[in-house]
Amino acid sequence: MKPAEHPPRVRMTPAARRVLAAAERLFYAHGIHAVGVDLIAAESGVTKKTLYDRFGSKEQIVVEYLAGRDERWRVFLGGRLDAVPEGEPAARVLAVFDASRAWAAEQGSRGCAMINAHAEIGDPAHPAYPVIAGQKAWMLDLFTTLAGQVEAGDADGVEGAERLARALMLLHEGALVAHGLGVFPEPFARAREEARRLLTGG
Amino acid sequence: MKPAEHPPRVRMTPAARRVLAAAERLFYAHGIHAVGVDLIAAESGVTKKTLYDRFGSKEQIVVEYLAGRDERWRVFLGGRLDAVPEGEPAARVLAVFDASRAWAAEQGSRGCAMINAHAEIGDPAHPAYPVIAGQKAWMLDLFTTLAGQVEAGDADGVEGAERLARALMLLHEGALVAHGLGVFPEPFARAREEARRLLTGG
DNA sequence: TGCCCACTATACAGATCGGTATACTTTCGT
DNA sequence: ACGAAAGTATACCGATCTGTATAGTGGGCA
Repeated sequence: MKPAEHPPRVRMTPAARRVLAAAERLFYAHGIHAVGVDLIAAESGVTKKTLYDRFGSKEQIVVEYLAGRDERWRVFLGGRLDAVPEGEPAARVLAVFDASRAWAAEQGSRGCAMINAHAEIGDPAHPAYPVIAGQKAWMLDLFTTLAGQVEAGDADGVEGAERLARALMLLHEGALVAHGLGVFPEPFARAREEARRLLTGG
Repeated sequence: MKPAEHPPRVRMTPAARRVLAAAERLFYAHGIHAVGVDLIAAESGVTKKTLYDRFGSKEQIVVEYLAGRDERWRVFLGGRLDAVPEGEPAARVLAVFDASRAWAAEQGSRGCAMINAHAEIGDPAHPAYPVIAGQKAWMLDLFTTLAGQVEAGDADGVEGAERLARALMLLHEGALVAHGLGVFPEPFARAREEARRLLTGG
């Protein structure tokens, strides 16, 4: 469960930081294809020359956008998990849903950036694809680890833990899209409650 | 629970049908922003003049694409539900998940077109937005109706039915994205199993 | 016959796309 | 004092974007 670092493909000069900050805001708000490099350059107060000197291509900006968001989320979630005692894995599972609710509340209502990016990109050969798939795999791994601790010593063993982990994953992803689409209010609270039932009932 | 018709904004001539068929295939495979009208015209063997004579704008093609897909899904699901006796609401709930699995299997692995479109569009003022939100609201209504029949006569009553419906919705949406992202195999089967537990255990 | 309709063919408009080129300035470490 | 790094300003490239204009073809119908 390492912090998912990646080689520093980009020299993060002050201008590059402004470019990335503007790109993150614009990409998340309007989508990746809908935002051009000219707009990113204008919004960040940087010339296109500088932008391309730092990032080389728009694709690379997209990769940095998603990788940065991924890492911020892992740090955010890690902090929330560390606040729960290690001996209470069930409480840590619930803390994941609480963290998602808090994260979503401060990020706005455009949903999960990875899901959105995946919808736009599609092509598995795109350099941003591993970042997207990586975060989801990491989340499933996290649920699997926690579920293994919850079910430790139970009769059903590993199969039960994997089943529980996937059920938690479904609830969590479902809450992400329900939040983005505004299907019903407080989806993370609902998902958390269903997760609690899974944990106590099984 | 009506079939969600909409006024015929477009005269569906043979050429228009070919345009829409090509647009559906291209939009779903590559995303909406990534596909231009020139490509749609070329792939459908129709001139841009004819395309604009029929649809007026790309936006309208997008609306027809999503509305058509929405209706096909409702018809498909309706057929599956009709195959289950009305007196067995729990079995009908499970039939929804079975239908989604079958639908996804024949549509490919690019996930839910509504979720993907929402990720690209974002702006609630877009004319396609009501179609997207409408399908999700319709699905929640469906689950709510079925949950009400399942819980009929129970002590918890309407609140319990709404809670169950939202839990089913979370599992279903979660399975949709898990399928699209390929997080783990057979997400619809997993979601169905968890739904069954919710139905029998509560 | 004459008209409407669906459609083809081609060209173009204006804007924006991702990306590059030239020339100059500022800042900073040695 | 000097050079490298990082930046600005501006102009440009070919391609593609949504959308429009002009002109013409073929069939069905009154």
